[in-house]
Amino acid sequence: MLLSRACEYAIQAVLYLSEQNTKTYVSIHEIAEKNDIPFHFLGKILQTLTHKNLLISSKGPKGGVCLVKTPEEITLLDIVEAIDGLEFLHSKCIVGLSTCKGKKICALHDRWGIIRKDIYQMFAEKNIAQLRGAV
Amino acid sequence: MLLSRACEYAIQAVLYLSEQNTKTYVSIHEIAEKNDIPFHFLGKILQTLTHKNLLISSKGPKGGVCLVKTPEEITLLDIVEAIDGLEFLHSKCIVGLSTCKGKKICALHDRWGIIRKDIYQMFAEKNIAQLRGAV
DNA sequence: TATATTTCAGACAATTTAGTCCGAAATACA
DNA sequence: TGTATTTCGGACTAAATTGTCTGAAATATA
Repeated sequence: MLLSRACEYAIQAVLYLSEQNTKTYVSIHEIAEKNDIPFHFLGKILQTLTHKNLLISSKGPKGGVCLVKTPEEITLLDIVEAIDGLEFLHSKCIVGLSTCKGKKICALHDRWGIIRKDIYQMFAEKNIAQLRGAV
Repeated sequence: MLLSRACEYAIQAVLYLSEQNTKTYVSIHEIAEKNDIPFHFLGKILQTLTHKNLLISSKGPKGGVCLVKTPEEITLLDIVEAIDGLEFLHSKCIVGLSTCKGKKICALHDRWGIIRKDIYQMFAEKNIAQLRGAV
């Protein structure tokens, strides 16, 4: 798959957060349960998102996580970058040919480059509000 | 990455085979060495390709593998299908949303569908001769 | 202050992918 | 026929990803 499982979960979690009252923290337990994501695994993933300053977290009763920015301001690329990184969108040869560089690029290179750019733009242009369907 | 390591190796091996004299078997050892692929791992991969009737193999001295079809007749899709399968090109939701189906598809779905089709066609339309640069 | 709740942090287990090893079977050829 | 060479097949190890467990730290509230 294009995105790791962890990255899919991260996007689902942020999407869920964007659908809740933004004034209060939402517990990781609730997010995990409502989205059918393993609780402890999600804990780790959201920890990463807080470290990357996409979320704020609070411990204790009434604690949980909430979004730092509005759903409109968070692109899918932000989340993909935070969890998977963007290496898979770099210009490596898609079939791993060591000879594929400079003037000797392979027959797929340019075409794959266009598709790769399409994927990048898809993630960069879509924000969480759009994914939610609230435009 | 889009393709598994094994799939990349398979494509590189078939490409190398297409560049050799097609009348004789080429040893897996030679293919591995010239393409910097782990020998035993490549053995397993090419075994799969012979099972899927993309290669013929022969044991013993002067043994090895050779292509069943001409380079023009072998598409990259043939190899990808044999090694990785085509599941990753199916129409699952790219962010794993369980709600993404029927009339409630997510905001990425159609766009990703177009890209997925592009990827499919890229593999389906390019054959090994073209990848070799011999057109 | 005491307690229950929640995230944090690190160690651990399970699964998948990647890669290795070895012996058996087949084959070319002396 | 005997031997060296090569693929075949299965068991094994290594590394990455996915998922689990436990206990510490922080915090709301009684």
